[in-house]
Amino acid sequence: MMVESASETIRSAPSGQNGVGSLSGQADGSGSAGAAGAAGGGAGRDAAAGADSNGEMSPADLLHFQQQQALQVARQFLLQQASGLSSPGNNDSKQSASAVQVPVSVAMMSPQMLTPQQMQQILSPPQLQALLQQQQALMLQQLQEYYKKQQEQLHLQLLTQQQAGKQQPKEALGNKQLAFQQQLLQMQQLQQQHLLNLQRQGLVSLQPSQASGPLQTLPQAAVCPTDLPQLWKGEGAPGQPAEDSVKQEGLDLTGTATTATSFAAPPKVSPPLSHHTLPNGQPTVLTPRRDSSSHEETPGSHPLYGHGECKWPGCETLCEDLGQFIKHLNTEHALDDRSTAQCRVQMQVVQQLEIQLAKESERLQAMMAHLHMRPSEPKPFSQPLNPVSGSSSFSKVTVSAADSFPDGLVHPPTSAAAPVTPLRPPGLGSASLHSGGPARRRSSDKFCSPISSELAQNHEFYKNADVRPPFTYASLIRQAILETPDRQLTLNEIYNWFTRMFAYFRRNTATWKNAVRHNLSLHKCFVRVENVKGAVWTVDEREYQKRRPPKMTGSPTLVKNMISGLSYGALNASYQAALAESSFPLLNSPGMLNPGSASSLLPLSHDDGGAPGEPLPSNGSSTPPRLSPPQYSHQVQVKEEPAEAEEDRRPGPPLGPPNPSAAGPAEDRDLEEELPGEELS
DNA sequence: AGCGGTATAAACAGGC
DNA sequence: AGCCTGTTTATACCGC
Repeated sequence: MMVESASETIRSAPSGQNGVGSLSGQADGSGSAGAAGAAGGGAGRDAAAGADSNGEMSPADLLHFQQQQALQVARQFLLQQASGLSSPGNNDSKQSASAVQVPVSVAMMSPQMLTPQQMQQILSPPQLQALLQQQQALMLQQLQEYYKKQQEQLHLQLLTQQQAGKQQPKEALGNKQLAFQQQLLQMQQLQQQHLLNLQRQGLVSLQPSQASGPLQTLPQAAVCPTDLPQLWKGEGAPGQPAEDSVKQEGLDLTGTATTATSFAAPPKVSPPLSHHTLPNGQPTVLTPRRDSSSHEETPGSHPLYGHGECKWPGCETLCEDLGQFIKHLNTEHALDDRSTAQCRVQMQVVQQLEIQLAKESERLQAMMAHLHMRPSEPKPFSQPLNPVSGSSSFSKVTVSAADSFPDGLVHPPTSAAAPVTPLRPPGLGSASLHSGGPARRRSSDKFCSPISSELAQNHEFYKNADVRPPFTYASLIRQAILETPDRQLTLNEIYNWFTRMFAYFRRNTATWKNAVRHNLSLHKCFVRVENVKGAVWTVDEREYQKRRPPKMTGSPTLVKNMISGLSYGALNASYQAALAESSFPLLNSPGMLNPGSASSLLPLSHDDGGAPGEPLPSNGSSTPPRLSPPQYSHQVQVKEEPAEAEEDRRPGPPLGPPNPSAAGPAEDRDLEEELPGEELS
């Protein structure tokens, strides 16, 4: 039963969301229940969900789902790394490396248990970033290693095959091998297609160049990383079908070969010796160049064999020695449907990781680039228009320059932390975030992250990922308005900003638009100004600031904990500094970071504050002058009719062109202009 | 438990 | 009439 609400909402909104939601929800588990339950009022929502379920997933949903999957996998992966990996025996190369890299803090958090959201809340941005970064590095590393191993295995197979060939009827082998190869080929193709699709849809924005980077190295990872299997225990890695399957033809792995660049090289490999014979380092045989140090040491030496047991996904059979293991491999994991299926799954896992990796890498690059030369972003307000002067007449309400500053784009000096920035993608949490449908808590808003910096950093992410941004509507609206040169936007422009900036808002339009309107009307901080062209919305910073303090003050401790909680030394420091600079609101709270900064911040608030008197118009903002305001005053003038006044001030241009994003300084435009309006909804 | 902030849904009104 | 824009009201969650 769709509820009445459904009428409008459903058609647009729910569909996507739910589809995804349900999926992701499962992943998280926790969230789903909440969402569903929440429905109390949200009958509509539920209904929507139902509606959705019936249908198939839209491409977008599918993508989303895949994304979620990838994230999920990544999370598990991380967990695995953090926690147990260290099992002695098998630490393949990667292990050593990876294990070491994973910070204790990470290990302690057991990612798996946390929903992305929780992770975000628990970890400070910097930490999150660091974590993600590490994760990324690990993934990359592991993938590379797996890749190598795979190659080795293939070689091994070839060798064994050669031998086997003598013993077994070639035909049989040939067939099997062919089948296997085809399978691999298909997988690879699939993988590539998938990637392409993602790219096309903008989900994965890898540029060829970038994509090539990571992907190339671990290209189509045709095969199974030993560890991965563990991730999703059930599945399997192709782990090379035992030697028996090994066939000579293997060479034509062409298909695979494509991926495995190095393949060619191997041939030279030692003769027919069966590797197995080699106790450990057999891979060594192949170990080509990059094997690098890493795994060589591993004694046992079969990617699928680690401390005495078979590492084939879902199989933990104990094998005393390599020989036994190999037998086991041949018998239990021969080339059959099951193994193939497992292999396929493994492929998927790898694929997802690759995609994610590519994506994260891209983001990282962008972020690094950005940090190194920040100039680009700040454009919009960074340079405050009119400093003090402005006070007087902006009928339109302009947010004082200062204000802009605050949330505006200032990017935290974090730059220091530059390297770190990369990921923090709220993304991780994505699944849970929107999964449940309307995510309820926009934590970050409360915590601290200055929306602007947060946005700047994860811009790409929000743009492409169907993840609900962790900000309140009010903060988003404000951001949208502040990003505009004139600090004013029409309702429609606000809508456009939302859709342009967040993939999440490309769906459920009826719902969030209603919310936007609701927020505009509800919050005193948003002032409507009549304009020639119609009406525009502006932000009354003073009002806006007014409402925030409580939060922070309320739980300064919380914030503090958050920050200090995990000792991430440097990171914290940088982050704090960043906070100090960028987020005033937060800082305002007394004890927080450093008073100094806070004070500096204050100004902002008052910009409006300036109006001690409270000219604040309209709404009864009988707002008492909250922050002692410095002297600047200027502020908003009014809400209703001020129209005229403003007009003069701002010549038509700004608004004029419906150009939503404000024509002028296209600051973020560069980011992505693509989506103009919201056709998507 | 109460309160404040926020989200969502929806009714309603005015304008185009 | 239909859509957009605004305003309001109601309800539910969440965190303090």
